[in-house]
Amino acid sequence: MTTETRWLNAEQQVAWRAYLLGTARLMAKLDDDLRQFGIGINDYEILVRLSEAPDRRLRMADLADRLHQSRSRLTHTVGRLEAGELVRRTSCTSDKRGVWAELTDAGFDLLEQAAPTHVAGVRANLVDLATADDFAAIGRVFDTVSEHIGQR
Amino acid sequence: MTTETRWLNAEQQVAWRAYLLGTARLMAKLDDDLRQFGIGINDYEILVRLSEAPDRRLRMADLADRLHQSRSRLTHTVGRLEAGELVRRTSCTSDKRGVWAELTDAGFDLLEQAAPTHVAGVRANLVDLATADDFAAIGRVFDTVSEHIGQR
DNA sequence: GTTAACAGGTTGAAACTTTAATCATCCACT
DNA sequence: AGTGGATGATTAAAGTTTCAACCTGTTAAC
Repeated sequence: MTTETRWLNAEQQVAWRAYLLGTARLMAKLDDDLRQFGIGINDYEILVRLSEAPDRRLRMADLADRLHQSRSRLTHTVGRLEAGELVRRTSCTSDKRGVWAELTDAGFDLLEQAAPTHVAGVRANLVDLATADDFAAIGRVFDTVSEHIGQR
Repeated sequence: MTTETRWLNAEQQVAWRAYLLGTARLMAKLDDDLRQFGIGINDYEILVRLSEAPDRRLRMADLADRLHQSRSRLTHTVGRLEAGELVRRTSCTSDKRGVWAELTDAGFDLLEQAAPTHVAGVRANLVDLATADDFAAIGRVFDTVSEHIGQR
């Protein structure tokens, strides 16, 4: 017995494509806004996570998980950020395999400079374009999505 | 006079991050589902657009615009798809600068094979996880986003 | 009819990401 | 204590995307 495919109906199809295209454009725009600070949205997210962590540092694996990135990718990216003096790596004393990625003062300063621009972009191109209810719906849905798909 | 930054409030912050993480996980999952067919979600979207077009072909620039990709990226990707015999390039007769990207029969067959899996993934990991209203909200918002950001 | 500006597309190199292999340490069990 | 299997992180190589330069053909002005 074969299972019949449940295709998307017209409205779902349209919504799905709007999401794909809108997301692509939004990310490109936010990336663009950050270019003046010499970083991309991916770098930005890394700096933010570090800035919020105790002692402004996080274990590499932990950081990778929070960003849903491969460890390898994070190693490369942090390598670049380290070359730019925005992040520093120190070896973890309690687990000798481990490495801390720590935000430098320069990294923190850059983040403070970039944050207003970035937030303004998120507002102007997403948050302020949606009603509060619609934006809440987005949060709800993608929270469920994350939850459902789970860790890699 | 300096403008005060309007930060995101707690709920907005949470929703924004849910969207970022959920989108990352969703795309990774869909990509993964397609790997068994030897293509990624980006290739899939290209094949779909071609399959829907008259004569199953589109001009390169047109296709690039619909996917919000750079022409260069599309050239490279179509080159790979062409090497895999899924797409064929023919020069456009009416505008000698132009090139048609055309879906081959093999490309169409692959698409028919992959589509049920892909659609099932979109449903299972997004559409069916949301209420109809919430999913409609996503369509609405990202449609506005696209509109607002406009062409590159 | 030349010429200048522009549009479609490609190219190659540089930048970035992925994949698979590797190394070191840690943990649990005997 | 010693071994085997995980875990944390990096590396090299391969694959993909971006960026800037380029070539060809079109359009429109003179």
